[in-house]
Amino acid sequence: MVQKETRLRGRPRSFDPDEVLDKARAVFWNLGYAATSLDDLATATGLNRPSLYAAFGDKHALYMAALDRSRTEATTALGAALATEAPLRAVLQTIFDRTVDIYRRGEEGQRGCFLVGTAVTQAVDDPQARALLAAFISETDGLFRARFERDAASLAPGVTPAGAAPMASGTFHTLAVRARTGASEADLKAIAHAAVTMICAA
Amino acid sequence: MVQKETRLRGRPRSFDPDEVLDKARAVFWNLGYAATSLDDLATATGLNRPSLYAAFGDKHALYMAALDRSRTEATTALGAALATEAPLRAVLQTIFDRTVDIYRRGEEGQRGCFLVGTAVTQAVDDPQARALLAAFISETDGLFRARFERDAASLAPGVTPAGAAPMASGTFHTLAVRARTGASEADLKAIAHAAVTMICAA
DNA sequence: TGATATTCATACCGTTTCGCACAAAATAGC
DNA sequence: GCTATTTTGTGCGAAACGGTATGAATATCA
Repeated sequence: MVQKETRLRGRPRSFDPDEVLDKARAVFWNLGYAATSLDDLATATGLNRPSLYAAFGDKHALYMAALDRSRTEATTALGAALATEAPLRAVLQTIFDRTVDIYRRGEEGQRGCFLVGTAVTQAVDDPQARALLAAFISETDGLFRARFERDAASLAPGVTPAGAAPMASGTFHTLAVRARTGASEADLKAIAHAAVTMICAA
Repeated sequence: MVQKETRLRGRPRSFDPDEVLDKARAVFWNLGYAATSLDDLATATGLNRPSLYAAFGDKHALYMAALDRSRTEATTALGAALATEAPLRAVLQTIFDRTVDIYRRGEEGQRGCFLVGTAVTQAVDDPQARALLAAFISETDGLFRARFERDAASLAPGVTPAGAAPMASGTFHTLAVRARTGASEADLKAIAHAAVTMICAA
């Protein structure tokens, strides 16, 4: 275990918290929070419970850390993609096509989007998950809206940036729901194409 | 307990399975399948476990019965609404506005759509829930598509029935996700309006 | 080298979970 | 009135649950 910094005394950690968080997220991604047990997480991460608790706190904190990671990754990637200097139609088509590819991943079946796929069910009874998902949706809306405002001439007639932004985010949502439900690549790509067609001018 | 039909001998049931199913659905709707315990269900329905088992089989069967009820109710209502003889724009606006009102209901917070709100999380690991949700989405797509084909002249330029149908279903999905996450009536109604604007000709 | 601090491994805890067993209650049939 | 059948009410069992306690292992510090 190579430490890049002076470390405090004591036995060194045998794992990288970032890797462990990714592995835990993969289990939560398939099963959702409530159906994922500590045994599931211990098995997937190769860690015993006390190690998981020491690193993350408890099951809920681990789940929230995983949600937050997905949120950060998704908004960072979307921001970069929307900053691309290219025609809006092409930018959107690329974003949605890549999204389809990501949402169709999964060893146990297509798992869609971690946030929509699991935090939606949590939302009624778990205020932290609800707030994080709401923030994610709001950020997504905002990123789309800003790009649409910069490129308003590229929107279809009668379509405003304020109206188009949640529809673009909504395309993520329906792709996520459908992908997790087993929809084919062709069907999802057709929906992506339809969304671009309806948002952008011909 | 008034029986409308000749009944077999034995002690009569003290409950109406339809009412019990509704009460159970309300709990599942808030918590999702995995986080709902048999104690939760027994408390909500006022029945003991053996009675629940005798009537529905087991927890999963009860959940599936509740999902199927929501699916039937939703597709029946959508079919009727889409059969309305009125301009497409008005029909769609009414459907989405009513949907917003339904998705904003809930005593513990807005609970959105039972199918999207809970079956999506189940989908990876529960083939029955996944199949039911997939069927629901397919039926919704089909109903929209049929109406759009009958009214193709009312779609926005360049928008086809095949393209518009999943976008309309997708509007349900994003409304469901957002409602369950706490979005305001005004925001949801604005999204409904934007969807209609993008699907229908001016 | 011994003291101190941190992490890992093992075992354990109290509680909850789902589903079942069985006797009592309530009806219909003869 | 007795028998057969279905439902209810109570209790139960085995397993699973999230989390904790404790000693051993592994490092740094003095």
